[in-house]
Amino acid sequence: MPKDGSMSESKQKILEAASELFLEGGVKAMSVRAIAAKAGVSTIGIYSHFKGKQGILDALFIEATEMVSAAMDAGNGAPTAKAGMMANAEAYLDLAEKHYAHYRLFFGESDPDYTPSEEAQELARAAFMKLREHAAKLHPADASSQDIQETALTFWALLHGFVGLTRHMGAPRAGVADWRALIMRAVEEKLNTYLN
Amino acid sequence: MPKDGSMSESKQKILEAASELFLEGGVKAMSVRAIAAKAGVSTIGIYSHFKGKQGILDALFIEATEMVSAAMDAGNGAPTAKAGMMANAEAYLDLAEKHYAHYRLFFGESDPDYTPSEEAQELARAAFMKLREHAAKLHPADASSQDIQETALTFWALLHGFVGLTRHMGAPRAGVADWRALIMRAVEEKLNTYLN
DNA sequence: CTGACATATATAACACTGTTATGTTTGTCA
DNA sequence: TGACAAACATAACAGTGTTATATATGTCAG
Repeated sequence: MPKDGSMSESKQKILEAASELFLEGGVKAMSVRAIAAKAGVSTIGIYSHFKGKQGILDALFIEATEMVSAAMDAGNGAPTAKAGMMANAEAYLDLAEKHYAHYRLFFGESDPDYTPSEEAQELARAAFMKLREHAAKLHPADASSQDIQETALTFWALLHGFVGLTRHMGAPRAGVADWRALIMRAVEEKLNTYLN
Repeated sequence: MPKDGSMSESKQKILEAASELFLEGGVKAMSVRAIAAKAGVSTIGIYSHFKGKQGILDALFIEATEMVSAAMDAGNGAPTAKAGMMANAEAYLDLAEKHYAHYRLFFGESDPDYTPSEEAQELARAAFMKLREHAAKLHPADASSQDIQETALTFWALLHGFVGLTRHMGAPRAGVADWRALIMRAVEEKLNTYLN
């Protein structure tokens, strides 16, 4: 949520309304008329303050990016590299679960017409860099940049892939008692391959 | 593509037009007016033959499902279980690359308003079952159903996660020389954990 | 204080979307 | 041939994001 001091009252109201609608109903629930009505302003405010719908989506994308970034900070200060990354995984899965609309927006799965701004993209890259720093701790000090990157990408792929599958109608519903346990097992197993 | 004998000329023209537009520009390029114009009919045909836009998306979803299913058949007849699943992975990645719009539709990433029909969902489940049969070959004959399912899900999660990352603006562009090689290494490494 | 300019705002209109309504044409069958 | 169903063309509808037009408010220099 934005701070009061850096934003006019209208702008803030608009963004709050958009965030609430998004959280409740995803991008479908967030027409400019719905946002304006909920904020108690007319639609023109969305154009003057945010340059239109894309600007609203950018603001939400940045929120999503901050959430992902915070998840990548969850492992900070952990006693071991493995414990750090396990904490990152839990935080990431929590994020996906509690803020799925934001998660989907981050992965370009929300609105076929939305392309993140350059600023937004820069923040997404910074979030990946955080993950990469954690991954580096799994490797010896002289490990190649490529190896570290590959580790970070594989970790992320595993998490992201599972998040998608938990909601896919092709994946079995009845046979998976505990998705979280399954995912954490797979992640831990993967991390163990770096410790041997 | 549908067979001539089971479909009227109009219905076929409409579906061909839709497929072409979808392939070129994804769901955004596929308004009912664009489909009708390309097919040389009026929009009403989409309602009488397909019950509307959702019916078009269902037909395309079924195409996507058939593609995924075919990818899961790629490993049939391979000399080892590992070779079979490696072939499945290559076919799956080929599918995602060559038919990305179909792939996204299959994973619910195309159109926030689209929900697959029950028939379409059933086909998606059948595709997963094929993958599961390949995964079973990695395990001893007395392996539990749960273990086999977990293996299939992890394999799929890894592939799906990587497909998503290759297109994510947060993932490094310049640092990954060869995504395919990276993914296949990660998949092979995962498969190797079942062979020890 | 006033005028020029920028920003914010309300409302209407526009162009596009998927869908429904209305009427006509064509095909099937007793 | 008439009744009915399916297919079809076109117009109208209700919703979408956006732009156009006019008005109100805020800022700043002279």
